[in-house]
Amino acid sequence: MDFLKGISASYINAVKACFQLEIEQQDLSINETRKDFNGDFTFVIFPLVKQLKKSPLEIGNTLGNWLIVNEPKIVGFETIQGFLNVTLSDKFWLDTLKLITETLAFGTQPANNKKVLVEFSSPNTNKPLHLGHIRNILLGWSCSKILAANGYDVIKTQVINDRGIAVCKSMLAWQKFGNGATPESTSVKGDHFVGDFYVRFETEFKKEFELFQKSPQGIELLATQRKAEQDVDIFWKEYKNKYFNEYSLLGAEAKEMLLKWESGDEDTKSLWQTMNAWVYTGFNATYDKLGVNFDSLYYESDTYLLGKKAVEDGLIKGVFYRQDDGSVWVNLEDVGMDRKIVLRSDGTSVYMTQDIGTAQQRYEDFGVDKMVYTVADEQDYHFKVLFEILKRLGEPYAEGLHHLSYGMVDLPTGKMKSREGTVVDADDLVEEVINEARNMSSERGEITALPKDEQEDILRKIGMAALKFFIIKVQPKKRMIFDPKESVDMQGQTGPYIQNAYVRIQSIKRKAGKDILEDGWTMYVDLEEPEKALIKHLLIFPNVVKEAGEQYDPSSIANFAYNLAKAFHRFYHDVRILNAETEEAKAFRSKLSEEVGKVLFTAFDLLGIEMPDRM
RNA sequence: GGUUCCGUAGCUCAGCUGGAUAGAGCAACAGAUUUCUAAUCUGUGGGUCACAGGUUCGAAUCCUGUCGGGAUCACCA
Repeated sequence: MDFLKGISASYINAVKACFQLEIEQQDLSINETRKDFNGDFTFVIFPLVKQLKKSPLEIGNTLGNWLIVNEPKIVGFETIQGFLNVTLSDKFWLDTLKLITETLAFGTQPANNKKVLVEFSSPNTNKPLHLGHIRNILLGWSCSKILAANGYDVIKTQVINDRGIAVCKSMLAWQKFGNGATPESTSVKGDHFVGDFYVRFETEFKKEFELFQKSPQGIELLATQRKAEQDVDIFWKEYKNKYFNEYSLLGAEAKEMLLKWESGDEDTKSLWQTMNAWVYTGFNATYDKLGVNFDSLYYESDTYLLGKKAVEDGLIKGVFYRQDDGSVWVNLEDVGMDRKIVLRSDGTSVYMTQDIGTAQQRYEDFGVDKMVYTVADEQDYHFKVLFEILKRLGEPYAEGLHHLSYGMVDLPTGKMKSREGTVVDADDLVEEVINEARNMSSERGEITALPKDEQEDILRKIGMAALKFFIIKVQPKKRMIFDPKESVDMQGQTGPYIQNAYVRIQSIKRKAGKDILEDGWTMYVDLEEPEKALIKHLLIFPNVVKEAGEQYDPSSIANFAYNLAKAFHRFYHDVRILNAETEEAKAFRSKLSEEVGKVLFTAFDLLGIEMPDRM
């Protein structure tokens, strides 16, 4: 199904026939011919120059002449410097388009009988989702889709961090200041409701801490503990954690609540369940708006004790070692990492232990070949260590582990900081982009005749496309700057621009009716440049999907979709489709448009973006 | 400090398994519609691809170093 391979094969044959030289597929380079030269594809012949000791021009012309005579699909060539530009026949383009139309689910691969588990989102239950989560969720979701398109059986999952001191903080704040309020009684979305109590805790704690700083005890502490030259504010900032653990009343209460939770205290558990249920209702509403879902869920409250058995096994295998104080470690210095603790001296586990156990649990649950973790790049080192440990433990899936690492999202004003209230809330953002779509749409009036709910559905699709495309078009590993103003742009390199290409195609399909000859297009001759350009784009789609899967990189699909849409808009502008010069041209262009529409739809689906039929 | 990622136009980003004169979008300016959706198209201006070496016929792309920015280096998660 690799169309480019056919062309490459011709070249390989030519080299063999003309120069008795065997070259491999991988060491020949074929590119699309740059637009300022004649031709469709370009072979670079410099690599042959050295071996053959002939001039590039001579080699190019020899190969070109051979190709014209022996390869019917090649009808012209031109050698410029070390480049052989070949022109392909109309028949080649028509055949290519025919093959594309006949290929079921063009661009995707058949099932490969391999299972991959993709983890993404994985929020904490003490705060609502924000912009950072959105990048994570879009990447994870898109990656799942892309892997599925590459033949994998994909299981989408997340581990919900539903326990720990942070969760206890919001519980405690609700207990102390909530007066029995609920999301229902206040009409506040559940996750925001709970998040507000987390913030309330932090506010109260801050007050308490400030009072402490002014108390005799605090003054003495500052006098005795502060290092010379140290800024007073910085001293307290650094002391905050210690204060929380050793002096704070609120801190003590929160910690006590955590202990109660861990010992299974019924009242605590019941409050915890109630509040988490509120959060999940809120999260699910956000997931719905983002158009994502999960096949399985892991809760940290179930997994946080996992991994201890793995540590036992690892000790026996010699992967880990026990220190005199009883703590267990792994030494990874031989591969350039350091020593990491996997079990504390009191026998409790750390994050790493939990992750080892969870990985094993997932393998037991699903028997996967691969696992993808969508987690921000601040945890690069953690995953390097985790994967190395799992490898040493001899886990069967160890070679299939991948950390889908992505850079943080910054605002034009700098980093998002919850303390400074600059965190962009996911729900607010979604609402904002849809409102912007509404504004843009009202200026145009294209959809005003539709029923209200249909209009809303379209506006939702347009707004979400703007937001999602803006985020997903950036390579995951790159840190990105999120400018809210730009994210709602709907012109140029944006989601709505691509949707617009699709919508134009749907409009043509509606108007075309049935008077188009079904196979008339195969008789079309003398293809126009924009038509060839479209077929060229279509034909690389399967490679783009494959590559995106191998690289875990949705941004390449986003760029492809943009380029295809751009080529279509150009085509649409340059040639008449339904009013074409001939019936053959009309049939051909309709067919071509339809295929472009299908590919745009598929590409956007792989990105988790919906297409409207009108806009 | 060690490790690691990033640095391309005023701004946001492509291009990175080495190939021709480094591309888009935004912003600015000038145009295009009696005709399939103008959320479109065409054009103009805008570059020391952070810097310096190296490898190569050829480097934004690979290697080394320097500078700048981020992350990370807990018996935290």
